[in-house]
Amino acid sequence: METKTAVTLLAALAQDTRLAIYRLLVQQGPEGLAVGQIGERLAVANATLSFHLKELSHAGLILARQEGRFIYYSANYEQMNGLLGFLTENCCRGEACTPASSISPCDGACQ
Amino acid sequence: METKTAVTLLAALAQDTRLAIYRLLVQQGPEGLAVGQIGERLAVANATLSFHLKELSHAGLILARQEGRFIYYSANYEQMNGLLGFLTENCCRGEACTPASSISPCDGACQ
DNA sequence: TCGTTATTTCTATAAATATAGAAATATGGA
DNA sequence: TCCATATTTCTATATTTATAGAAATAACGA
Repeated sequence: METKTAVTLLAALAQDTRLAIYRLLVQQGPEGLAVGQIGERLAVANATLSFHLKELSHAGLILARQEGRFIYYSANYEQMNGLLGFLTENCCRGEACTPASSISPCDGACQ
Repeated sequence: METKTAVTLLAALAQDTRLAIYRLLVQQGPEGLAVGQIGERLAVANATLSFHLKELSHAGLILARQEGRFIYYSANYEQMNGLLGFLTENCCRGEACTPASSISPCDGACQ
């Protein structure tokens, strides 16, 4: 991953409303939620929500899927995992490090 | 981790210069680097560097340690791992997910 | 087609952030 | 103490970003 991409992803997540949207979608799984549902749950105005969804979507952190009149957004687990890898890349000059045990990111392939 | 904290951490990393500083320190391991060395390596002006180090430091992403006239900064691996955990929390409503294999963040305890 | 609902774009305003020159502060050595 | 070096704070300027009302667009059902 390029630095520029990573900055875009981080900036997309570094905002209250967008982080809330993203986490809601992560928890929702691959099905995602329609724009209206997101707005209701998080109490965000239409225009504001649309603005933030575009940011997240441009960054590739969420994916859009049209179903009739509704647009469903869902988390893009791949993109997040790429970011996590980038942030911890080449840790400690390649010397052996104890892996941090508590973390096991998901790839969104729910069973 | 609170949402507010996560936003602060993400915002701290969501900037070219700061991301470069942070990654440089992650790669440097627990010893870290003095401010002057960081500035040299990344070609950043004094005032600018100081500004960004403060941001990262306030967020708790890096740690400062005085040694004589020098101040060494090093990555705070714990804080990063907390953030990674927060971002993937409660993935897919607790349904079983395939863990993403490629990621194994480090805790900074180099051997 | 027309009306209804879902979502986005337009627009303006308010607020936060990055940058670096110059001055100030701290530390250690002579 | 005085000097040299390391780092931070002060200051001003330029840029980016968040917000939401209102209007526009899109999709469906009657």
